[in-house]
Amino acid sequence: MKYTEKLRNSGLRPTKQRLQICEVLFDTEKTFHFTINELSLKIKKQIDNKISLATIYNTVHAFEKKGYLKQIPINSNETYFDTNVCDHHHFYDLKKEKLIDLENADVGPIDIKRKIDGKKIKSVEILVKLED
Amino acid sequence: MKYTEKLRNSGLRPTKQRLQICEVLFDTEKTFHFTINELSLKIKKQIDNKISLATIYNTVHAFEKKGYLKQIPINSNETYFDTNVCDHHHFYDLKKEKLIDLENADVGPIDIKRKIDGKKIKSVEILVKLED
DNA sequence: ACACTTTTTTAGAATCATTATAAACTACAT
DNA sequence: ATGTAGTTTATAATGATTCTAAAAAAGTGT
Repeated sequence: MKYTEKLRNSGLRPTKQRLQICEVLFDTEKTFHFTINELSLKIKKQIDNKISLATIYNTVHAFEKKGYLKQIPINSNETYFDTNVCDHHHFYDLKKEKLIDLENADVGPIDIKRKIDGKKIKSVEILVKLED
Repeated sequence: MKYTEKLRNSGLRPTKQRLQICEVLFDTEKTFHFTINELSLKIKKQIDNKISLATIYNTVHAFEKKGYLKQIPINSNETYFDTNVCDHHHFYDLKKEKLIDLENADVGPIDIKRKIDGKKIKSVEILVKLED
């Protein structure tokens, strides 16, 4: 199996459910954004057996911790995740409530001049809100 | 009263509760970040009478709609607000779960090269996550 | 001041995403 | 094959937020 090694190397047992969730998340042409609810529906469509909601939550969080998924900082009652874990930014269409990827080339270099003692920058994320 | 006019001009009746919440939010040396829960505690400390939680929610949302408060896009189970409504960005200390303002001078100019047809940019917000 | 309309406040209930629980199940090392 | 540590699962619990509908307050005209 394609993802068995990847999971084992991360200290995650390659269970049937995790491998199936890997397929739904990573066997795609393009990366995509999702909420747990959306992912849950996608899984129902693509997989015969049922995977419980708790497992989907657990798995998504495990993958996020391992760096296979990223949370997108946005104010919404649902948490958004991204299968694109490269450094990149987002448009957020306020009307449609839709996220759009910004390629790195779409954003000029970002210069954070201030430093905080004893802390280092883990990530820099830009959210560009769009209106009509 | 200091805030009576401001409220009336926004089409909000200057009720006792709203005026008191204005005092807590805006009668301060510095701007600050808060969750509804934190604000609720702050109000309890500073004000004699009780203001119901529903009113705090209503008022904060009304103020946000009028542009007197800003929501901070961040992944948290609680929504964060900012009394600093000038364009600016944030550090987020992952360990302490604390937001820190970045002055505009702390960040070099941001160049968003991509355009989306029929949409205009409403805001550009940067979240810089900090780790140890 | 009074009557009337509209807005606001309020306590409590409802909602809904997420997390916790604890029992059944599975992967994997020995 | 057996043991054990890690997983899955259905369900319950949690907790932030929103809804509801009745009471209170604000605004308006008289």
